[in-house]
Amino acid sequence: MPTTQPLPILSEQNYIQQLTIDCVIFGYRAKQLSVLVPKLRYEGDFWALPSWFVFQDEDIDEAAQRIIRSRTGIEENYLEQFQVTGKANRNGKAFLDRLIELNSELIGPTATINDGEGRREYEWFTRRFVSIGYYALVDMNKAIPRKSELDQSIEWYDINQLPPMIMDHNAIVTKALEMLRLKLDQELNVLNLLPETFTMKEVQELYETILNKPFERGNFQKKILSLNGLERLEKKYTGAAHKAPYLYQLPKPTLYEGYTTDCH
Amino acid sequence: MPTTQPLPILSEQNYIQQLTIDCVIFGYRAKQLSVLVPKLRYEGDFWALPSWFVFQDEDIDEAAQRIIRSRTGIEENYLEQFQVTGKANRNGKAFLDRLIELNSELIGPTATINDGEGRREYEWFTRRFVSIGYYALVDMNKAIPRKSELDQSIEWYDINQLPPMIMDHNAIVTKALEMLRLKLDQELNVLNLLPETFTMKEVQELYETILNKPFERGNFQKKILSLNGLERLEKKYTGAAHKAPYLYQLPKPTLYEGYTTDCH
DNA sequence: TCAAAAGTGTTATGATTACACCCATGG
DNA sequence: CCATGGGTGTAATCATAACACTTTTGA
Repeated sequence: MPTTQPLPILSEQNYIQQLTIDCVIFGYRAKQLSVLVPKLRYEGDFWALPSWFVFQDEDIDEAAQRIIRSRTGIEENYLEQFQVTGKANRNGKAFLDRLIELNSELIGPTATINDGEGRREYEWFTRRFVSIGYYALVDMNKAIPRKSELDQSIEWYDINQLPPMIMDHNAIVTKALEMLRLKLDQELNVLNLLPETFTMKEVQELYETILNKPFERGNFQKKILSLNGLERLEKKYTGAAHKAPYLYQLPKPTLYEGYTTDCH
Repeated sequence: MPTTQPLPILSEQNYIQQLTIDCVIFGYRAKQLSVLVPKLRYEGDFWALPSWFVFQDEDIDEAAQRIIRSRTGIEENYLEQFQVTGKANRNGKAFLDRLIELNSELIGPTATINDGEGRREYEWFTRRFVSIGYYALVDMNKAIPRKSELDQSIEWYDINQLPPMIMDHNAIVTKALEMLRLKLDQELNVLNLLPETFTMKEVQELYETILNKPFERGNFQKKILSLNGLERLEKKYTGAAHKAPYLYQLPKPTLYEGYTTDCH
């Protein structure tokens, strides 16, 4: 058993019951789109999206922000709510049964799942959960992956090589990617995946990676600039052996848009 | 007091707590877009969107379907989930305080809000609720507005002349309309607002009403037909004094799409 | 001075818009 | 046989795509 500290017992107190926030944290570097996925601290290979409950006195957007902050170390993250899943048969029973089978010490040598506190906790977790999905776009260079007390490890996984996750978490990532792609045409929010300043070539590579198709260089530049969402910095880049490209950045006020919109 | 039957007491049992489904039921007739809004059976003028909790063994989509069915009498309705609102300060306290002020008999002459059962019920309702918004598109000719046991009346209101509703329900309608408009370009789902068969002119009038702008007749026809989502019926219309228009209909399999997609 | 890649311009293509023409229908 | 409105065709306009030309940079 790899655990070194006592395993925390989750209480239903102070949380909205049967409601979770599941977060898909996207990162990008070198033509590779990744998702930050923790592995749980229990025996058996359990991967699960960063996920938590909502405090009674907390906005759901704020809860998502808190969850993402705790895993990336970044105070304010760009995020979008993208779906709610609430199938009646969506519960963690299959996962929990296997978890307990492999981790009998969880309920102690004498206590069984049928007795007292153990049973109560177990029942709380095996009820159906409604899940609100959020995705975040973070700068992989700034993010410092952090385990929660429930994690054994946490890592960036290429979007095409995700580990098998519990419940419907793989499907949630697929949906998040789909929703991310939908907005690419009209918004520049996706540039929150890049460092603060970047060249047009980097933008193009990002788009090509996410949409998995090539763009024509000249037209791409015109398209992006026509959205009027970028500031061109007059200083130039110093690389080697050719004309230096301009650097661009998202204007400050735009960076955090999306948090405070409408009445989530 | 207009009530004739005892007012029902809602119990938290069997429902997912602190989660509601709020429904915007759209109807359309004669260049007028309407929303079906019930008025509550209590003293004071309280209007509220059709809304209910989710049973423990029920999909959230199914819950929305049930709520809409109970108000329209239509078994299967076209519906879309469009947002989740979950601000921490989103509770019905202001509404409930006023409701109780005007309806003292709700808690009985002896019981007070501070005692026993009354207090427990009251606390349940004044906690914050997370609301999942759904909109439905129904054929106003088929729908038979039905009161629930909580309603004094239920009526179609022109989208531009909605009554003031409790909490953030007016804002929810605004958001629903916005989301409905977004899809108009690429999908024909909106035609679920029309009777089973319709002419192209009726389609155009519907679009013009929802988007509040005129379209050129010839181009509109080409645009809609280019979506390849309509069946042209070979029989023609009999009106008067001019060429008879074709009738169209949505093909059956398309009609109910949207219920079973993805993992809501 | 040359290769590489960046910035920008120019033409070709396709989609959308504006408009016109003809036809069915009932009075 | 005329007025009305429906179906469809054609030309003009706009947006996008394909491609080319020029410039900057370090070797």
